[in-house]
Amino acid sequence: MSTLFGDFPLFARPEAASSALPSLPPYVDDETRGDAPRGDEPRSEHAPQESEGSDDGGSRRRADAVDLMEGLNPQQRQAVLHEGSPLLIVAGAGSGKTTVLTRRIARLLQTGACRPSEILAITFTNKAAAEMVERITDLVGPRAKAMWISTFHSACVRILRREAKIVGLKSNFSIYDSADALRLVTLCAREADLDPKRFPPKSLMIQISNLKNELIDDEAYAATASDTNPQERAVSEVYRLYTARLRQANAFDFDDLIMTTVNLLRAFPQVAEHYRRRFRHILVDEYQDTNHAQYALVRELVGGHNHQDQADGAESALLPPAELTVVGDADQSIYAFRGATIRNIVEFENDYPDATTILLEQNYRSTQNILSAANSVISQNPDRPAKKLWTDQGAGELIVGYVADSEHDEARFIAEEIDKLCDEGHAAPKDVAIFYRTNAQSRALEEVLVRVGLPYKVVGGTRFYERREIKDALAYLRVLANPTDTVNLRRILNVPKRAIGDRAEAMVAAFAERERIPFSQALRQAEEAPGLATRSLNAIRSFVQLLDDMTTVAQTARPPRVLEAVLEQTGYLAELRASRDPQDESRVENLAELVAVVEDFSRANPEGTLNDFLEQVSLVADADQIPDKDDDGGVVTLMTLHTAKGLEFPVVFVTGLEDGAFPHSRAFTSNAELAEERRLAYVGLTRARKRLYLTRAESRSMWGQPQYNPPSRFLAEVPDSLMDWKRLGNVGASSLSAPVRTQPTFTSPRGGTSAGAGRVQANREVISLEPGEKVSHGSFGLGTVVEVSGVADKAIATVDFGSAGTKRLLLRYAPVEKL
DNA sequence: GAGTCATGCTTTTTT
DNA sequence: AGCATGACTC
Repeated sequence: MSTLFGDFPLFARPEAASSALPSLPPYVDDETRGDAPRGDEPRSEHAPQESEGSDDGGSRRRADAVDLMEGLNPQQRQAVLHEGSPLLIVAGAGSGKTTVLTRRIARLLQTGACRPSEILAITFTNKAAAEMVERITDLVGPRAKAMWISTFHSACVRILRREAKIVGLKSNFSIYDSADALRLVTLCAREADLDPKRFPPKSLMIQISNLKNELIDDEAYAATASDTNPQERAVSEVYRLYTARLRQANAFDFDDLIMTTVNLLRAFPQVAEHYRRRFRHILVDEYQDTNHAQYALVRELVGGHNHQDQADGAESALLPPAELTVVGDADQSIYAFRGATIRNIVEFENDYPDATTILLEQNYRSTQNILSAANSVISQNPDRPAKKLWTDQGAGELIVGYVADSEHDEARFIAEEIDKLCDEGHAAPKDVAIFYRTNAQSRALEEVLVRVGLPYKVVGGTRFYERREIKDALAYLRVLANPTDTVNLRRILNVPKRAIGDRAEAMVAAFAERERIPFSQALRQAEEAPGLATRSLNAIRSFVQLLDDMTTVAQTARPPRVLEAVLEQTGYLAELRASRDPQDESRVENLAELVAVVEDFSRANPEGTLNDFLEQVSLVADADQIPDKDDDGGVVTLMTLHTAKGLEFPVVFVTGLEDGAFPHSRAFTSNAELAEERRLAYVGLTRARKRLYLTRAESRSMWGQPQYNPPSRFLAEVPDSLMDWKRLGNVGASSLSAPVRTQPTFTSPRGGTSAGAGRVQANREVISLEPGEKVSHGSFGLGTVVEVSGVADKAIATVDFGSAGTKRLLLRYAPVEKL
């Protein structure tokens, strides 16, 4: 289980410019010291005949020109060799972009174009960064350590910690994750006396986040927001409060990390100048997923723009802009919902007028059948520049389709199929991935996998760091590292229960507000706070004492010891142990896991401070926990389609292909969102190397009710000639051997191009029911009709099934019979 | 202040 | 169905 944290994030550490930084894990050392690269390991983006032979015993491998160009196609070659002007590499799925990026970097060093420390490479996940470090190290050896290879967020944290003093911040700031941020927004909204029904904190949070992604700070927004529009007024007020609270707590949320860095670079030209001088080559991966703030950050770091317009531009103009390389694929843009803009990639040539664009369309990952299916689906998106992946690897297997009765049946089919593939020697569990649209869908799959005994791992979902007990424990650590961190302080104030209730907390908060002192300070002066019961006051006093005791520990002991002190001395662990709730048992285990994590951290970073640890923890993502492929037995990997981006597997199941599940029902409202769902489908399909399965279920339990969703429109977009349907949908009829290819008069709306897609249900006659009649239902048993609404295939009956409850049934699909 | 019960809302997707 | 918040009771 150490894989959960096996890949601690972060980037190489520069030799220079590190004095002000807290020490970070010697990550790259671990990588370079390590074993020879695994030849058979499926890499994210594989180029042909890569010559990633073994490292010659740790000494730097000299990659000569022949090495770096070997096995590259003309476009890849051009991308590696390009010099000077800004470069956009439009890299289709599986077209070898990571290879191109890493070799490009290696070549920069090889030709002497720059020194390692002048390279900044930005990826989207820590996992991707780690992989890039590894692959560059393979090419250039330990010199890779001097590069900055990290995520946007990690890079910004690094800059902010280093420059904190200049902008009047403390460098030990906390980083709030989305949950922390939402908590704080909720507090602010309450303070602003907003009705949570009319102004849900979550919605406020999203709007604030969007503003930050557009680089609009609270003051700027206040200046434009209308006073008469209640919505805008609420956002403006909460934004203002929220910003003040964050600052007071010495904390940043994720969006702040980017926005503040941009502001910093803009407000302090000498700081910007420093980084521009330092980074002469900037490379950005997954450029289609960048938002405006990230776009602006890149521009600031590249520099060289607008200088002629500035009065003091003469000096800066001497410094030519850094060389910029961005890699992306508009068809794989799946994060518009969180502010990513395809604009950045589409407009690249306008943003950087002398830019060069190179297209990589040859795919080295998948069979032609898989690519044809993916091309066909994505071609349905409007306003898309023509782009077609191709391969010379041959057609390969047909794509297997399956229509299940229910999500359980779907899971059973998948498990059986994996079993069969393993028995026949076509695959091992580690070669298989199962994708779904939403995390909730993993449940049915897990149940079956457990029953069948197939080893598996779910990536993401209820994440480790979002579990309550983990957040509680980390909250203690955060407060010790940053006593003014109000959100976390208030989180642990009464956890475990120590008789400081809502009332007492509100009193202290009001007192703090009136005296304009931090909450933590108010706690210490609680005897001055009016209205506090003696009992509460005593409880607060001993809590403050507890904090002080632990602070002493934190100042002398190393992080693992501090965590143990927290768990023991606060009584947190004791409370869990005393509980007989089975959930609490697993909580204890999770905390044990957390202790192990800190110990790993301390071992890897003997000098690592509590703050260093917390920072790493704050920036881990789902994608960082993908199982290592060299795990011996190997496990089946389950994850959402989003998490799957950038990965590849020999065998892929894309499940839940139903309109409503995928595409998700929330995307029905706009074409833009549907297009994004389709891109998500494209990403899913293109993860498969050899075998691809597409499955749907005729009924699926959602929100506790069975839903009968029509086939996903994406299914109909896959040419039938590419499909091998193992089972077709048919409510009522059951035979597999007699394929239901019937009734031209009753085809599905999309014309039924794809077998299994929506043809069958239309044949079914809808029974007519009257209130009072008795019916029998496949799973709910006997019931009495209460009400009937709608006609024909839209008829809905409300039926009272007694102990099974009252259900609303769409008669077209529901397995009911009149008695 | 804390525990128990009821209600309503949820499910996108992530650094 | 499951979770979080809120009302209600001790």
